[in-house]
Amino acid sequence: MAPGTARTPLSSHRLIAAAVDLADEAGIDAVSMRALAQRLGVVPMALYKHVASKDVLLDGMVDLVLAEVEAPDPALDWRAAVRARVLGARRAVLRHPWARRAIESRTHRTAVVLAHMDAVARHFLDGGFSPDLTHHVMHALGNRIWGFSPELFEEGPAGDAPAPDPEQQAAVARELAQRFPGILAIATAATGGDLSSVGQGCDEQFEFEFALDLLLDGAERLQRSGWASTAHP
Amino acid sequence: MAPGTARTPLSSHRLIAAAVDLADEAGIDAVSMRALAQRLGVVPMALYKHVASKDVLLDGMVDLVLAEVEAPDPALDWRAAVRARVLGARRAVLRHPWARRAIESRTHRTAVVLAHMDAVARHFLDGGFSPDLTHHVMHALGNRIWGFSPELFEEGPAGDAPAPDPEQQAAVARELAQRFPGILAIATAATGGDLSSVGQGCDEQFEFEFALDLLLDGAERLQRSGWASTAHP
DNA sequence: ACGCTAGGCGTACGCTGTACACCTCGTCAA
DNA sequence: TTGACGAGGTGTACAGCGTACGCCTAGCGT
Repeated sequence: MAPGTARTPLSSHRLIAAAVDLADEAGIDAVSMRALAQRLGVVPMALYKHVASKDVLLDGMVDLVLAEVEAPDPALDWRAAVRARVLGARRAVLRHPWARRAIESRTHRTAVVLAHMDAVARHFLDGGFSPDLTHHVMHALGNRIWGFSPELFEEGPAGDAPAPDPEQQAAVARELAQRFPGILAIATAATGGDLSSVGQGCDEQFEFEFALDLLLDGAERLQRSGWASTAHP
Repeated sequence: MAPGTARTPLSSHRLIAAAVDLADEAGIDAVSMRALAQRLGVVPMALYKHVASKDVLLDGMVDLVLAEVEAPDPALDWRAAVRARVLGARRAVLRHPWARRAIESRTHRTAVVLAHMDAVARHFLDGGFSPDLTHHVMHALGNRIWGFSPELFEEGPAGDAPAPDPEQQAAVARELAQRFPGILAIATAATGGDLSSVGQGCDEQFEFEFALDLLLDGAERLQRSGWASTAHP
């Protein structure tokens, strides 16, 4: 840097924000201490004056994403509130596609993470759920409280040739039909019977809300029936 | 190696089995190509004559774990069959604690992986579920078909000092009560009101079966009511 | 005026996956 | 019997990673 041009000083916050930008642009794998330092016009080791390790950097990135989720209207009943908060988290996570993997990889629970979990738990408690039932229901929701579902059919970068060869594709379909008829059936169901677009994936948003509602339905039913854990202390 | 002592030749299978052993003993992070090669008395690059990359090695490891799950009695009805198969997968995964992370990290679906998914799907289809409903229910189950739940409260290596200081612990509890009352409530519910063992985690097996049954209940209800996706093509 | 310290710099270490060239066997055809 | 060939083990090397450690300098408080 040329002398005389004072550089905006680094800070933990600026650093984390830059990391989020970098991840948004180039994916989470592109976020290395070296790459991040270069983007900030600084030597790699300079970063360590502001974050203790890459792990806490990632913690900070997750916090920043979670800070984007807006709180639901307090007038909503428990079910609408949970739904709103979770779908809000989903919107935030979808804005940062790397966030899913980042959240899953975190081992420490930061205050921001705890705050989100706490908020969800309180929706249930305020709605009349027992702490016990709330606990189990939170477990049942699992990662879904962050707005994403455990990815079952996730595709890779999806950058392959889309339809390399109809002949070959037919062969794949035949093989699939013979060896995995169940998968074929549900895959074609997803595409309305169109065999040619089987690998296309499905409406993730629909699947997410379907599963979320299924779980909330079940929770509601248990709560109404005065569920209490029996086999469990 | 001393001359004259013929070494059992490497093979893709032997290699994968050794990797599984290594992961069982030392964790998945200890499975590096170098460490694996050393364990086999061979130079790292020798492994690449039998596996194309570390990724396909991991695929193979997952396949080997999945090969351990036993098929359920064909006489069972759909619900018992799904339950049995999933809990069978769970037993296999629990025998290899690294398998959870390994499965989540896989991006390719091997034949063995597809076979498991296919088997689960067929339980539903054979039970009278429409392909459509089966599809959504499979999504709702998500990673749970592998026998583990999306980890919400997972603890780290749990090797820290168990109770460093009662005074300090009380401070933590006070802080928790103020900032995250919801979490405190459900955490104490899990331990029967025992504040001192809050960080201890809970009965994972119970939580897993609770969530599984919640989902299967919901699925059953939808199937009985002749559910068909409406808003969805 | 002086020393302290926050913060940026440079070097270096040990680790990772793996590309590439080589070398050495066992097998099989001529 | 010989000669080619391919499977499989070896060695070296590269680029990248996180980060420990020491130095150096500008700004600030006393």
